[in-house]
Amino acid sequence: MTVRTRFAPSPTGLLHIGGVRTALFCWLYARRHGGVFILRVEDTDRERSTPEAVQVILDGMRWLGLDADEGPFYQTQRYPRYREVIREWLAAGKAYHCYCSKEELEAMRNAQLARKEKPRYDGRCRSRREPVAGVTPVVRFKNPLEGAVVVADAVHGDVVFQNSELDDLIIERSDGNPTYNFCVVVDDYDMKVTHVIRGDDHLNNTPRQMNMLRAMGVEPPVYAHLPMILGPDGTKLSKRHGAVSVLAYREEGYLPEALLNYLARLGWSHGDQEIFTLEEMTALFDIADVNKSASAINPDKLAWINQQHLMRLPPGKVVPELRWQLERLGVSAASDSMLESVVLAQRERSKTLKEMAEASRFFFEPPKDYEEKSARKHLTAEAAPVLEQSKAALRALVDWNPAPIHAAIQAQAEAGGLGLGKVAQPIRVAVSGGSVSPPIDQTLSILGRDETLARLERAIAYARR
RNA sequence: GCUCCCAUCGUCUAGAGGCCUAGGACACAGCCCUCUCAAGGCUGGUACGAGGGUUCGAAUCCCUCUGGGAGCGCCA
Repeated sequence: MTVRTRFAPSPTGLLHIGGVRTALFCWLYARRHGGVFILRVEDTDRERSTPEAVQVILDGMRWLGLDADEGPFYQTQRYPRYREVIREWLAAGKAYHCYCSKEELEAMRNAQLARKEKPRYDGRCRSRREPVAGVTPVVRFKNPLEGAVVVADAVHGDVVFQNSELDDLIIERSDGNPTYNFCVVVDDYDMKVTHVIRGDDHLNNTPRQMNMLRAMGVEPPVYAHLPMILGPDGTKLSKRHGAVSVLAYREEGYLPEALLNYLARLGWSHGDQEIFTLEEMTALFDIADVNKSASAINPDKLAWINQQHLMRLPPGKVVPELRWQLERLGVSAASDSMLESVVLAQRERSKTLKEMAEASRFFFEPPKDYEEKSARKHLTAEAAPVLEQSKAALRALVDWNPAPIHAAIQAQAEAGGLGLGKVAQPIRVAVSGGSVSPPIDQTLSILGRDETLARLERAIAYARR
């Protein structure tokens, strides 16, 4: 039997990190077993679902490379099917009309709470024969009254629920629309889902869904309930920390590979390994290695993983993202080959592509002004002759490459009886505007001879002013 | 309130009764390397929530407590 998993977000908010981790595990599991990954949009809440939110989900999934084999399916387009099942259940006595008013339900709930009981519907309409005039009923599922449901969860093990704890849930509202738990059941059934991998918060819904699946005449799929992801402070994800659209991570300069790697390591592990390519994760992923406890996001570690990927990926792979970041800074991009050199020079000193772009501006446009502290220290009257001589030596170079550039600067230092830093730092400030850049030979090599000489000229004038 | 889930360094985790005076990673501190910043290398501190069992032996199994979380909607 081929494995079929599904990711079923509801487009009522943002596709955030928690959702992405769920999607990733579904995707990995399907890929690992040569199965099918389904995307299903659960938009039955017509009040809160928006087309924009749907688009964010689609864009996010695309950016991450979590491609679906089937879908996206939309629940709102499946209403005829849901009605059909409800009619069948009504006819078969698996469901019934309930005419209780909201006030009546409210009173029931309050009474139960007062008795320190769990609030739940008492099934009083189960035996009602006649419609109540003037009331449009809802439809409720007849949950078994006795016995227990065992959820054989792939991460938690067996979890037992007594049917006496469950009640007859509403499957069709009085406005005729089906409800979430019911739609999920019909969809998972129709789409032949074999593995339901979703957040922990659904564990309590599972026995109801299993009862309904059995009412449809099938044995439920395998369930795997993933632990929650928390904010850095260990509390629930909120807008203030982490609960932002995945696309915000792109803007912050994270690679999809890195974000996915980081998310996979939240709740899943493979020995001591920290860095995984997507291929490695696909080959190694197993639900048996998923742990049960919630975990907090650690932005520092995400940044570290991002840099590890920046350093390992072929530079050509990161060029498009760097170009995108530079464009966001209003810097018009250069050739791919130059950008590749920039990636190579900058990647071990950049946690994110955003940082890399900011630190690389000077390669594409002269510094507007020198960083004050650096200029005061390195663009001094004493430095002027050093810059002057360096400029002459560089102008005379036949081969404009890191090795000869390095040799020329080294020679300047020795001739003046100076440390390399006394020569390199003024040059660095002259070309980059600040005191931090990749090694000076690499920097000048990328910048090009003409641009280097022009910037030295300007800096010499500044030092002598 | 009721039901269910969870519990190893600050954080992410390894650990399926002896390999654990608890390993790795991020972060932090120090040192090395060094033209800046990094990257890299080395060193260091910090954890099995508490109490009871079971066992020759428990981070690992059982119970209780404590602490955290989820669900209990004509939301998903």
